[in-house]
Amino acid sequence: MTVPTDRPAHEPAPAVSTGGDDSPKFRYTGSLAQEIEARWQDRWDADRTFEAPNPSGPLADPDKIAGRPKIYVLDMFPYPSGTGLHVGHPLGFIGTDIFSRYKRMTGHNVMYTMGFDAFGLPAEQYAVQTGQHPAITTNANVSNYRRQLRRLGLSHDARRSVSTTDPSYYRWTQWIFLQIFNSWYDPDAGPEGRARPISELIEQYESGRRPTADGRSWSDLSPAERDTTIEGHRLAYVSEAPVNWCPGLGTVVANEEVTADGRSDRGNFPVFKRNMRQWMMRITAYADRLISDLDLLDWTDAIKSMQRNWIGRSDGATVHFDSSAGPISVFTTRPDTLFGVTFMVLAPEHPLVDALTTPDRRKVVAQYRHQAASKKDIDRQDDTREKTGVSTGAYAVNPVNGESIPVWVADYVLMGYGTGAIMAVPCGDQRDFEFARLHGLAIPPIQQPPDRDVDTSTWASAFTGNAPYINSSNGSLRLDGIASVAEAKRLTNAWLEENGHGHAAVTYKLRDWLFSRQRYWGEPFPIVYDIDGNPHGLPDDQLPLVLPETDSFSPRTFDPDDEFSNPESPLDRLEWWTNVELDLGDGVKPYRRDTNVMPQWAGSCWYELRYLDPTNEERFVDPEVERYWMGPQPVGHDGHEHPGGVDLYVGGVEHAVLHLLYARFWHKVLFDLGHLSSKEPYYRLFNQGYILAAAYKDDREIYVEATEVIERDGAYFHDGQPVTREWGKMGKSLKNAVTPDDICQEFGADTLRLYEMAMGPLDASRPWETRDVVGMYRFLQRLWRNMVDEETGD
RNA sequence: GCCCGAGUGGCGGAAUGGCAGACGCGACGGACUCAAAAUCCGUUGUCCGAAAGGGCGUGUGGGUUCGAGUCCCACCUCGGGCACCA
Repeated sequence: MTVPTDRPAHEPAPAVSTGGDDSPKFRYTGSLAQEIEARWQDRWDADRTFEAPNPSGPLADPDKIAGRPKIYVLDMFPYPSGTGLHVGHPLGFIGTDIFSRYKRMTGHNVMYTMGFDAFGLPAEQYAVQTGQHPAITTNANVSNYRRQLRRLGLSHDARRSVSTTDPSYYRWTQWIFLQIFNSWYDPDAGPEGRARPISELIEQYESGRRPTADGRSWSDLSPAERDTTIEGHRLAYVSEAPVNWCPGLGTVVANEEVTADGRSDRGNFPVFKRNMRQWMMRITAYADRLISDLDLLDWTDAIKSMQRNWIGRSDGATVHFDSSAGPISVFTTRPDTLFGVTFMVLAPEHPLVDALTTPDRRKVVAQYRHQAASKKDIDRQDDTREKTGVSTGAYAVNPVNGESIPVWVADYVLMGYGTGAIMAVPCGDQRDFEFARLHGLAIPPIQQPPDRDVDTSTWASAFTGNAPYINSSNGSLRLDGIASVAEAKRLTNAWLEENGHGHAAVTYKLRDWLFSRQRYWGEPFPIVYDIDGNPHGLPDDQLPLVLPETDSFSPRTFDPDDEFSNPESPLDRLEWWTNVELDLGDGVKPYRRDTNVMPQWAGSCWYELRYLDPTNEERFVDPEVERYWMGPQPVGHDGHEHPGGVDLYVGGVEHAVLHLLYARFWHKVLFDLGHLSSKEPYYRLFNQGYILAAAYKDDREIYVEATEVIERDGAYFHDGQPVTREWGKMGKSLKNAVTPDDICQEFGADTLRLYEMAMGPLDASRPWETRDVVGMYRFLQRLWRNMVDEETGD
């Protein structure tokens, strides 16, 4: 609340009312409210009311810290889009502002500010549309956002505001990238492993404490071999791998940015899997810690389960089946069902298919593979479809019983998960069950379910529960009679290991993070390539590597369906910038710069740290300052370990597996390397709801401007034509945005703030009704009237 | 199919296990006004009743309790996430 209860004594009461010619002169009107609000905002600035002192460094004020508990309140920072804020954006901001003010009034030192996530596709697309350089439009948009946010009376410490596009900010984004580039994951360091400097890996190889792949000594390897070995360990690395190529955007995008139906999260263009040489981040090294440390966080179960789902850990075993083309490896979560295996299935793209297929089956298999290849992923993933497949004519040997089993090819097995091959247990897996029924394959039972006949021809589905095993023993592995799946798995895994047929194994759905983009408006990679093509990080004193000036910032985009087009980075066109001569410590040599830029997410992976120490030119954040604001606490909210981090983080649920996963990953790397005291960036997460608004479509299914729609007798009309109403997230695309400027103009910011808070609980989505806003305005008028005479102003 | 979350007036919603529907919108009636807007006052869950008053009411069916919107069990509906993941 920004209604002053004790007006500054030296200032006269306002004397303006625009509520109408004959309305009382001192009524609380929109214009009076704005005047009061502006005056207080100026005073807060002058008095530096909301500046939060640090324990040390340029923003230090130790006297003000003494004896006060600290709290760090953070909003997810916005993209400064060209259309400005609408009333949906500040919902969370108003909530955090009220909370911050409350904490300040109860004696806390409150860290609370706001920055701008200004790199990335939206800013660039807006610039392309308007033909202006993104730096110009971004700066204009940021100023506009600042103006709009200030008008809302948010109690930010303005000194701490940052924009990710500022070279003094992205200098450190580049520095952190180089930290990651110059690190490797040592799984043997500590109980769960940790990142360590790459120099320590080299030292291990040089000293012989770590053996090379083929056992030769490090000094016997050629320089190229050593490079390859080291590159294979870096946490940021270039690799040729299947990536998501989006011709419509002209760039590759991360898995997390591809929707379930195989289109780009942004722009909704088709995305194609292609092998390309791109920058990756080894987030998979952190998969287990990203799962287990969720237990330390005060987040909702919904978000935690979305992250767990995305990481997708499965515990099971790798099993090798002998075949004419050599061993076929499969991953299974149910090694205990090996005795029920009656066939194997390979993905159509599996590399062994050619070698396995018998001459008489070649034509059929080739046909099937061709068919599968022409299908979009989306079609292949429709699980209501019949399970097609063809036999290769080849056989493999089941290691537990020596049985010869047919090898099939079917597109319900995906190359991108596990090994791209499965062992099929039709009695214990519904997909295998359906496939066996359809293709007349045997379904022998290996468990005796309590409520079923042992004859599987009477079964309607596979059985997946706990039940005593039958037909499941050989000379050295005896599962018969055991009733526990967990126990049977354990015995089987041990048997596989002892007999060299496999071993316990874990797989993840999570893939390494595709980190490069072929766009202009992003952080340039602080990387140069030597004449042999080896990447080198730039030394600290050459940072920031400033994004080069050019008029030619438009990305090269393609026909969205042109799968075979190739990405072209805008930076590639700038010969003057890409070809350089540098001294990286071994004399001046020619190099070529990396021409990719980092993804939108890079800047938001660490901004909460820069708020703490925004002017530090020596480090991205001072360790003492970080420990003060974000350090771990002895005990967390439920008596468990408290990993440190932001005390309250408020934002939308849409970042559940994007920003929140990436930021946790970067934070953990920086923690491992000793730069941070906190294990996690965000201790408590609160997801605010969305503000929904009515959107209207005409008979061509095109949205019409919602403000121009009129209601008559329960029906809706635009320009005299009937339109249909639906509810959706407020925004430009549904043409239903309401700007806070208009509401502030008519009623004042306090009315808007009260209305947004009175609409319902902060975590619920709620429909915006401009018509209802007047209720809170009347409330404030009533409040005002109780203290100020409307006629006299006393 | 699996995992979350939610069901209360015409609408948004409020209620540490203790008077259900606060507050707001809308609607209806009134004041002010030549009139309208703005503002103010009153009524407004539903049924019976002229009124006083009474019956019924928090998705459905059970249960715990002196007492349930709230706790437990089963179900229904809606919203969100994941999904041929081996």
